[in-house]
Amino acid sequence: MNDLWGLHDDGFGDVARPSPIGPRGDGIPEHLLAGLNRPQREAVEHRGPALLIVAGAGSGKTRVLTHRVAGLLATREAWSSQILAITFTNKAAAEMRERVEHLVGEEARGMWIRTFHSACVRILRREAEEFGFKESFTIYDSGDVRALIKRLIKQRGADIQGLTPGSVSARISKLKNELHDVDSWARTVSLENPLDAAFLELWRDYDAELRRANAFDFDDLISQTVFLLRAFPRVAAQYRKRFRHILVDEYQDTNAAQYALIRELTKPVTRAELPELRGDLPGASLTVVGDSDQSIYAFRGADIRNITDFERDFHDARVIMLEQNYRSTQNILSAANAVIGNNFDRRAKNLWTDSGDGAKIIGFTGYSGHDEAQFVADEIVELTSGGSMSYSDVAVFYRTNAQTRALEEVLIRTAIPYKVIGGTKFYERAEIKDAMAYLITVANPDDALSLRRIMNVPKRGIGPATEAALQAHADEHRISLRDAMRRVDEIALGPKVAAAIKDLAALLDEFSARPEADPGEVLRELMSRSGYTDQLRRSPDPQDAARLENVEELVAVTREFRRQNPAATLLDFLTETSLVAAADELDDSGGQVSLMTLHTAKGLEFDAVFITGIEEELLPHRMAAQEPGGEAEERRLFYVGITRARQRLHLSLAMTRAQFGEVNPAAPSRYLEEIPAGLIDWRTPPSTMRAPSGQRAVGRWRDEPRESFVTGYRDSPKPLPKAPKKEFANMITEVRDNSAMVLEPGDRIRHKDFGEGRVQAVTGLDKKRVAEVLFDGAGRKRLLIKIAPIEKLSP
DNA sequence: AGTGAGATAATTTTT
DNA sequence: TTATCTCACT
Repeated sequence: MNDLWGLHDDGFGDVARPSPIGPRGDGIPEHLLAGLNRPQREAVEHRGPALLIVAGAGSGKTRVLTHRVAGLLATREAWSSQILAITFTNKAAAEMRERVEHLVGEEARGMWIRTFHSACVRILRREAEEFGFKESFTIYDSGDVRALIKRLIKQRGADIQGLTPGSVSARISKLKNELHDVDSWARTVSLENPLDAAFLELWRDYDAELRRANAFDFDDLISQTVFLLRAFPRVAAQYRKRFRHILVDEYQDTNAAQYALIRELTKPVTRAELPELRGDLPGASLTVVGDSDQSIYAFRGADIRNITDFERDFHDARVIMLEQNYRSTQNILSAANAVIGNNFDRRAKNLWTDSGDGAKIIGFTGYSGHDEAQFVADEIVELTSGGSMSYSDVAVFYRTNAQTRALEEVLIRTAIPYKVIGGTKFYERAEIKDAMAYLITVANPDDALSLRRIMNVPKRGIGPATEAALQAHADEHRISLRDAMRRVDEIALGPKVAAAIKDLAALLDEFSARPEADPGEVLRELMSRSGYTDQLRRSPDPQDAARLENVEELVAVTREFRRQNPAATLLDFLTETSLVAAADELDDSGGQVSLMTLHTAKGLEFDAVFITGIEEELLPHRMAAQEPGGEAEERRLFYVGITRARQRLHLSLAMTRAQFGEVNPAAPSRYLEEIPAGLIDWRTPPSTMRAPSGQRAVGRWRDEPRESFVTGYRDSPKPLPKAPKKEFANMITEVRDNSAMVLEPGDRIRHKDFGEGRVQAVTGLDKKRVAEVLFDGAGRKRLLIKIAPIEKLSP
């Protein structure tokens, strides 16, 4: 049913069936058209080679897309196996499949609804042998890539030239997204430049390492698929013949490689390529949905021209605009329109709704990020206390992951359940990477990176020197590192080390020989027989107990995977886990507030939205503001955030922002001024705020000339009070445990920040006891008694 | 080979 | 602030 794991049949078989009759959109059953507005209906009904649906935020594009697909199936214009729908996240794919199934039932089986990356993995696995890879290839995530490049840089001593893992991997990624390969790029660049020359060497090494490890990086998945289709016309023809309808969501975020992939797949098929055809076949019908105002992935190579030039690129293209918004109130839309209107160079578009103005946008300026977080928490309590809104209807957005700290602190203290979407992901934890590395090594014995990771984890006495000896042996005999381990007798090593190596190799080989085994069982056995779990269990470090739990959690995840996909292999599991996106983690059922970056927020919607940290240097981010087009992209990011809100929108900022321990002044974002003043109800507007020292807040507001203000600030750099207070606060948080404190309604207490107040009510049990306190100065707050910085005053 | 103290570098967004 | 790296010591 729910195909999150996407393991549907490959069904190349039914391509041979006679093609259904089409193309005729007018036979679409009425229930698929009912309730659609005019342009939406047109978008569902239109038939032709190319269709661009310009879908403003909240304009019902998912609905249009699903109904369009359902229409194709219901009228028998297409078999499900002839449809390829591409989304950006697995969650979006699963949702789309579910909705189409809901509309047409069983008919939906066999459709390819997947992300670019997972569709490409599918193709690459099937055709791997064709061009010199093994079907068992594994996928390197950005952490793996970094680690690998770091080693290569060190090996070559290239670090002295200022090449860092970050810069090299970013550059390789960018070039791959532009469909360059090492050789083609080498021809275009002058090697006079020593930096380019060094980079080229590294890239060559890197690709060689990947190939040797039978692995692809994220960017390879797309570009290699394109190369494959170009190099093997017969293979390409099979896919072109199969997919008669291709639909692409979030088209504005496609990069050059993804564009090329679409192009390849939509080319006509001739009998010359595929003799069994009765006649030539026109290219697949292409439908793309997108909104150039929501293009926020330029840093990842997304090219806005893909959507702006669509009509020129694809012949006979039809363009349909969806502008009526069904999500947000008019106030929210007006703010969004005003902000995005400052981006020149865009097709004019105006979102509107007929559902009324709604509440005003609420603005807040805090003294610090902490203060701002407190505002967020207070508002969430307010919104959810009436019972009209639940925690899962609320989301908090921020530009950088680092901003979560203050928010989490306050939310915990206020006992508001929350979930951070993305950020430090489960799969990025060291112990999870270790466990995954064991699995990868089993599935893909050539993967030296994973093997190196686990070689001495847990400690087996295989140190760097031994590893180097193994590697040297492997290089000398042109065998893999794994083979070198098997042939450890050929190397002069101590008997203890040699035995450890042999044991490990034997353990891994045992499971490599059973690729069809239950992944959950494999993992459990690997963890216990390798000594990994024992090592954690015996450790006195309390953190290791948590790590052990995480490993057990992974085993449970693996088991669940197998339960849902009984035929799934270890390789299937690894593929799926390497392609999970942040948004996939969202669990609608949980009663939790969602915290996420503005990037992750795209495609989602919530009743109430908080956008935090709307400050210069943060939004626009200082790094992005430098890049060409960066300022406009950051504005789009803000726009995306605003348009996620259905009912309530909160915009907040702080006058000081702490980053790596240091407190810095912050100025209101330039984008804030772009929202008409009448739309925002400022609790505390930026202009009236004073710095804690009594000095005027940093930055400018409205009429104030920016230049003079900034200069003015520089002239009197006044350090903010911090040092002693901070130390104190830290000590307190570590030692504090108020669980013994008994509070009852009517008690007087004193809070570190809020001053004195009277307890109104106490709810919850044990560690989760929450006191509702009416403070004399700070109003009503909810506090988690166990950890709140409070003391009870004698009555 | 393994450990730990102390230095030091890094933080934009992500499939 | 945190994660990672280096180097000296066991």
